[in-house]
Amino acid sequence: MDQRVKKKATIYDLSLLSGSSPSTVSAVLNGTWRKRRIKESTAQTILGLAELHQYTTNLQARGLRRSRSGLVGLMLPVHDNRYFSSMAQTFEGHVRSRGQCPVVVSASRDPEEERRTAETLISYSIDQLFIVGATDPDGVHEVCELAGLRHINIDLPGAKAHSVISDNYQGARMLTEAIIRHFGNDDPLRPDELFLFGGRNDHASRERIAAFHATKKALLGADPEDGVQSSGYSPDITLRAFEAFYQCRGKLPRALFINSSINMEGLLRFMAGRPAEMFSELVVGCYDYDPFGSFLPFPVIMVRQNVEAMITKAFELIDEPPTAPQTFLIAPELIQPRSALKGPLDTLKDIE
Amino acid sequence: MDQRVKKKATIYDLSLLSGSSPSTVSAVLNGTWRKRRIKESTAQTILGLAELHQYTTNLQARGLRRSRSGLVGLMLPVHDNRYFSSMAQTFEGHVRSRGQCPVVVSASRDPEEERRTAETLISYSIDQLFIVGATDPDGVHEVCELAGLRHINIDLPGAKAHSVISDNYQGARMLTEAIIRHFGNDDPLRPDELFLFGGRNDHASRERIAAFHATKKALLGADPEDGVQSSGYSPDITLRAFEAFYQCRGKLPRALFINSSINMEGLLRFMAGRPAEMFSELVVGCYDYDPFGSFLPFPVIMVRQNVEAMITKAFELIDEPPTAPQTFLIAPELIQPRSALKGPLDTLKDIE
DNA sequence: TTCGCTTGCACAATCGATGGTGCAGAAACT
DNA sequence: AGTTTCTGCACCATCGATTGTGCAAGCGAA
Repeated sequence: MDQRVKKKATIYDLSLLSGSSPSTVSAVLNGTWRKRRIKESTAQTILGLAELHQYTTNLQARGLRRSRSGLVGLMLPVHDNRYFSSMAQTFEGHVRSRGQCPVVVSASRDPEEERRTAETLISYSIDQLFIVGATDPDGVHEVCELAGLRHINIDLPGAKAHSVISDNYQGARMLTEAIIRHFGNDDPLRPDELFLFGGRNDHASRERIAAFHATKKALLGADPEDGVQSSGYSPDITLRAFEAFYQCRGKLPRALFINSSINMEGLLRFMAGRPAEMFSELVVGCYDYDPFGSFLPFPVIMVRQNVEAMITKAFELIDEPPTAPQTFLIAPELIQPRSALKGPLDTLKDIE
Repeated sequence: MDQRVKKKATIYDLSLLSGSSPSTVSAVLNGTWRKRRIKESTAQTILGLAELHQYTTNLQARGLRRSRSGLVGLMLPVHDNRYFSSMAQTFEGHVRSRGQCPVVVSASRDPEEERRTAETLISYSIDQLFIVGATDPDGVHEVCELAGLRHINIDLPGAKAHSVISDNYQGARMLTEAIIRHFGNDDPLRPDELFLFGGRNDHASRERIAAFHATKKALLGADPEDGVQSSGYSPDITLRAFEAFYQCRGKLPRALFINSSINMEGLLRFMAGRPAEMFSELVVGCYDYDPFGSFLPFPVIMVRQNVEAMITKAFELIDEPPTAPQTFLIAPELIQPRSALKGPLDTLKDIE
């Protein structure tokens, strides 16, 4: 009866089969049939046929007509990173629970690519866009605004749309303090023994660096000028920064504040091939949480940004009527070394 | 002139503005105008207007008409994992270089969810579907087949469509051998000191377990029955497996073969709160690569699956005319402890 | 019987782009 | 001059679903 690869059934097919008009079929299938005063029995007939013929709505057609698609976009800088991938995981859960379809794409921290990506998604009439860690949030905003697309910034703030970000200042303060206190009073850390690696000229880095400076000054009394080694969000640049530092001073600092797990990978690259003992006295604070990172052979104090809270807040905001752009801070959490925390995966059904 | 949030320009708008018919405008904008013998000058006029009015194609409309969308789907088990997220990263690069739009979604290793997700994507008329690590590849196949959607399995094979997977047997053989050889001849490993944790009844686990057994037998002469502790792909179940083991024997084995980085997180959870010294003699082999995992305080030998090669091969196959389903093995790579390898991110422009 | 209200549905326009077909006018050829 | 060929484009149906509107039949009340 059913041949292979037959065309998918449409409302017109069901219309013929049921003897009802396409509009009736449509109403029945999209749930608006009570409002349209369709008889219960008619609806049942059609639903039965739909089941029988495995009808599924052509969402492109619906999207075209309604000029929205049921797709909700998440634009990440990159996938390949625990912070962003847990963002994706959490986002998916939220979107699905709202009966929509998540679409996750990355834009490589390239302003041009960010705008192009937004434009593409808009061409598919996505309903909302969550912009994570964008290099140029306001550029993306422009694109969204023109298309009347609801959007919100996460992780890095923009001036023209609501933003939900980690409280970078407080987080970095906690982290710096924890690093310093880790040394105790026997052999306290000196100001010139704590360096920050990573980060660039974005809001998050600026806040973290400011907190780093302030906390060092407050707790250690001083803060040399050269305590910060910017190295972007690239493992390789960070590696080179470490190499340069090492070259220059013959050793690493006793303590490091590392701006993100991506920069932390730069440290790993520096470690590779060098003897483990070289790092046995090191104390590291990393502004990001990675379970494996937490168990390195030296103490790694980490900051976990509250992804769940950020996403939740973002969903609240994006549905609200627009008001003047505001930035909402979400408190991150300090994670002691050797901690294996639950993540978004743990809410999935455990499967043996 | 341009008001905010004005409707997007359509080919009909440009048609009026240019004095050409909508079909001419359409042809010019989608590049088929030479084939349709449109005069160069007409084309230029329209292109100019399009630029001026910031025309962008409504891809839902195009998709409806052409019954494909330009979207290419990647279905992952989960995002929050370096193996799968690097898959996503690599996939994106390939799709974009083909001028299409990547769509990455996860389906939680739930066969039901996998089919539903595929169906949703099909409703959007995606052009191709890459099915990664599916629990029920053939169930997804059924759905795709009915819709005439090109698809391919990656990481876990199906019987009804081409599959590109890691050579799990060889990888596990290499890994087991490396673990055993790591102990050298002074204090060689005994068969009852090497256990496998993780995995379930999927193709990859079965192959790895088979290779584990065979290699143990070949190199150590024997292989006790209880050497394998299945614990699915869940950190928590793996944690419980370690706890049970520890409870029962009072210690961990000297050496562990861990089936995936997700199971490895179960080991981390076991480690948390327990003294580091407990693990100082441990040697671990992990079938997955994670840069941070490679630098844990004990030797961790890892296997890196060749994501780039798998994706590349998958793209080759998916474009070919269909033949009888075949499974293609991609050789993975053994990674020595303390290795920080380059990943897909390194091909991005380094940004300071 | 007639008016008016409800019930239950059909009709048709519409979303925006595509592509097969047809046709007028110019150019080329006999 | 008459016929064929080419150019350059317009026309229109189409993809599948949605939704505002209209209207016949049925029913109760006056």
